Amino acid sequence: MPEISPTIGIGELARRAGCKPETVRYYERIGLVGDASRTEGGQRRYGEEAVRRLTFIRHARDFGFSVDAVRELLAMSDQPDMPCQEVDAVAKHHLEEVESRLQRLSALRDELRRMVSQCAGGKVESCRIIEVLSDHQLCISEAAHKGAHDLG
Amino acid sequence: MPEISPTIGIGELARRAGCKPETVRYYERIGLVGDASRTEGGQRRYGEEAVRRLTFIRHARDFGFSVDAVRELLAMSDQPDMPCQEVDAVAKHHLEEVESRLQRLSALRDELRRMVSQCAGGKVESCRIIEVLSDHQLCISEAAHKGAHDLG
DNA sequence: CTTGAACCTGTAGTTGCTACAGGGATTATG
DNA sequence: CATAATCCCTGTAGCAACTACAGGTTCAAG
Repeated sequence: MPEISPTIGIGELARRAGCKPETVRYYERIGLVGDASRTEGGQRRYGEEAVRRLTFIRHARDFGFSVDAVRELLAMSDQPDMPCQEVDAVAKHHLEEVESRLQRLSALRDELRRMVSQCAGGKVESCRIIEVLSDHQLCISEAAHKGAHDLG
Repeated sequence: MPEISPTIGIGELARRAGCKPETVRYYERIGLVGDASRTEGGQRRYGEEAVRRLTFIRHARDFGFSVDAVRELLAMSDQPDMPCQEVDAVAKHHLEEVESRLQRLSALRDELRRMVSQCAGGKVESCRIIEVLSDHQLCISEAAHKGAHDLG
């Protein structure tokens, strides 16, 4: 598979992968993508392979993988003969994190909903939102709404 | 209500509000909390009001409000006679953000689950995780798993 | 050959803290 | 009163993961 000579500039690469030129240069600086070939004038030129790699990176980032995790995934995908247990492990670990974030976030949503529904347009003085946020006993994701008003 | 003279140090204040002294000094620097009174030796001393304010800030932050949003909330709570429409608006806006984050996150979770379940221990070559992340068509939260391999 | 868009490097800013280094203040104990 | 153990001070630099300039160069089209 003869890689045709790199012809697209950093702007188009970025556009096709869904990010900005600055981001590409940043990824180059931190070594997520290799150094691009350059024109005589010193401008970067890329081929399709770069588009694929950058797209991979952007998707992984959109999926919430950290740059370090992406680095691992890239290293693994560069070795196609490796069994994919490690890939799986990275994804599983990430899945766990996502699930715990989801739990906390939905607890937060419930609390915010209750706040909003209880703020019926009175004065700030008696605003439940302010009150809840001021509450000393409040502890997010547990006991957030049980026995809130039996103190003081 | 006579505010008794400020007696606690920054460490205890931080502990009681659930953060670190550095964070308190940071909040002072960015103007979220006012300048504390000082001992002759120059150490900060706080009273109960500071504990309440800092607790409020910490809770709001834990709830995911940005520092700017907290600033708004504080400004509003400092004016108890104001109708709480604006407080409500800030909370509602935040609720919307949380709900959209939740949606994206749960789409992500579904995708990760599918990834993980489809990676049955083959080689990286044929790993669905890598494949999905490389997929040009992939668009998070829609069409994430249809028609993946038709690009040269 | 000229224009204008795209590109270059390097540095600094963003958010919300956290972690030092290298001192001084306060407090508890002997 | 001396001393040790904490606490606290300022100032700076670091973290993630970019983003946004400034001030200059190159490229592609007309």
